[in-house]
Amino acid sequence: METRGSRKNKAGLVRDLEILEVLGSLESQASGGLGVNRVAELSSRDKGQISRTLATLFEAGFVTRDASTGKYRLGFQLYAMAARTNEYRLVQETLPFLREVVGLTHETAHLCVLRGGNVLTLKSEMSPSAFRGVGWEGVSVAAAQTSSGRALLSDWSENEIRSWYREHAGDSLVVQSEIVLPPGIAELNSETTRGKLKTKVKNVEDLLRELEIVRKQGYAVVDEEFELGLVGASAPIREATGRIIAVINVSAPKTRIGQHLHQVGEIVRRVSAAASRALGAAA
Amino acid sequence: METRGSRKNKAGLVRDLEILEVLGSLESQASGGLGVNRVAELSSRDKGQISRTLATLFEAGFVTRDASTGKYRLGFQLYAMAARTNEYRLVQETLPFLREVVGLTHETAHLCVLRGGNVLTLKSEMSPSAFRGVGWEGVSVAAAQTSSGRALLSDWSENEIRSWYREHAGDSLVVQSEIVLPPGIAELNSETTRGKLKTKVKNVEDLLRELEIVRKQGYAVVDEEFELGLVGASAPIREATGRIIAVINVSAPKTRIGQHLHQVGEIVRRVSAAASRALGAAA
DNA sequence: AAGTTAGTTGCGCAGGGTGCAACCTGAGTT
DNA sequence: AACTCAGGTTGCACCCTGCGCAACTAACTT
Repeated sequence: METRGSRKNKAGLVRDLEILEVLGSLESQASGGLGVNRVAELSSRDKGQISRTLATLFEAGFVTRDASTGKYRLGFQLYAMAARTNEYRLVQETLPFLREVVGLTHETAHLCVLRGGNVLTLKSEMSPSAFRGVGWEGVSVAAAQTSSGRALLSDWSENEIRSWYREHAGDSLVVQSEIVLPPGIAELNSETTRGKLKTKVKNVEDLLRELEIVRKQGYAVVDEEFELGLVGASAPIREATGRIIAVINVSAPKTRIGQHLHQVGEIVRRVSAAASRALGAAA
Repeated sequence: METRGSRKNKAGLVRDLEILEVLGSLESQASGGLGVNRVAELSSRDKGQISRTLATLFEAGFVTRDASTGKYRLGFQLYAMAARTNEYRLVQETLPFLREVVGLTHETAHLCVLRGGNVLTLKSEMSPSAFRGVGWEGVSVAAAQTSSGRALLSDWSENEIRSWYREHAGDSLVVQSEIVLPPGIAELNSETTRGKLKTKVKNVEDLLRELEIVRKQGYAVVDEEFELGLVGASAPIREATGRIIAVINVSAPKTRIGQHLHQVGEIVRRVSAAASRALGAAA
């Protein structure tokens, strides 16, 4: 009982999956892939084993090998399989609404879901006019500190929230370091900057109070709580049974939308409601 | 040397990856997931092992478990990792061009790449007005029988083509049965219908002849070679070095675009060229 | 030619994956 | 309530296979 997870893990498989995790890391992203030795270091395993395992993953298409450098990267098979996930379908069905938000706000909009104690961004849709920014797809961040997270939690009962918070407070108060952040974001969550954030939610009671507001106004906002200079608004998308399954979020520099944050919230709320109806939820 | 691949496969890992393959299969798609016993049958392994392995994959997020039925499906972690692949970036960068094709033709357009002997569809973008069809994302089909495949092969040398054909003719002449096909497509490739197809390319020489045409006109077309009633046109996208890395394809019922197939081809060729320039290829 | 870095391969040992069977749980059935 | 049956989990002994180590190859530097 010393760590999380059941005792009956298949240790070999866990180790092998960790390799994929490493190959998806920020370092791998930045340097265009990793060599056998580097992967061995990062996962503290023997390079011989890594060599063999990567060869197997390569044959299966889960990793690719750069023709010139010989470095390994995540492979197309992951992309092919992603198209068979529920998440992919959700993205397909809500994409028109994401685009609508982009059209109305001229800011980047995101589709996010809750996975454990974190918010996973499934899809970022940018304004065509915008400077080609970095997408947040696949990135997880602490749920309680973001508008997306609060909107996702907003229909849970108090008991559910409390037990969720108890279970995930530890890992959700820091940005998951094993998950890749786009360049330029990682350092924003370093020790030095984190102190300056206007963290509003420091415990369950704070969270419950915030959620009450979210429930009332139909959307959630954050103002430099998660990242300096960044504000955002999110509203929930519900499926046929009425449960919240995702949120649409707009995040932008405070200088750009700080003034009309609640107007943006209103837009997001309206479009999310339309998306919910498209998914079969009652109006 | 009797089969492909090195002798030093990590057998355990291969077996475990096969489980993911099974969970992505058509049957799994259709029935909303598979139970432990069914997976065990399909992969001819012991159900106890499957139970343990799925539990591990579940903890890692590679599979999800349906709350009500208890069935397993592919999980969000695959989606998150897919966002870190080169394929994902390619889709992001070429998406505007795909949409342009959709706007000009009012037909569904696809972005496809060559993987082994097959054409893998990375992204399908449908006309907003179109009846919500099934996407082809993640689906692989035999390369030589499709316009996409021929366009992808069109800049290879004769020797490259010959050795490619030798290596992949076996698996590329039939639709890969282990890969999921959208409902309604699978039976189109059954024994009975396959005989009726106007298969043009039966050997390397046929292929080389076709490729010569493709190279000249700048796009490839097929007319009921791959599926009855279906015609299509494809044109290559080149990266900075000039190599073909993907194609844009339009496929539609013969009754709808059969007459203007070459006009469509011309559109696809023009937009693909623009996409190539956006990726840094010389004009 | 010697040195350095990166990746692959051979080998003996034991950790961990395997098959089997028992067990658990819930949904029907009588 | 006892019985059955299907689907899933767990305990256990055996022995496969993944492990660490080290030797080897290959390309590049000095």
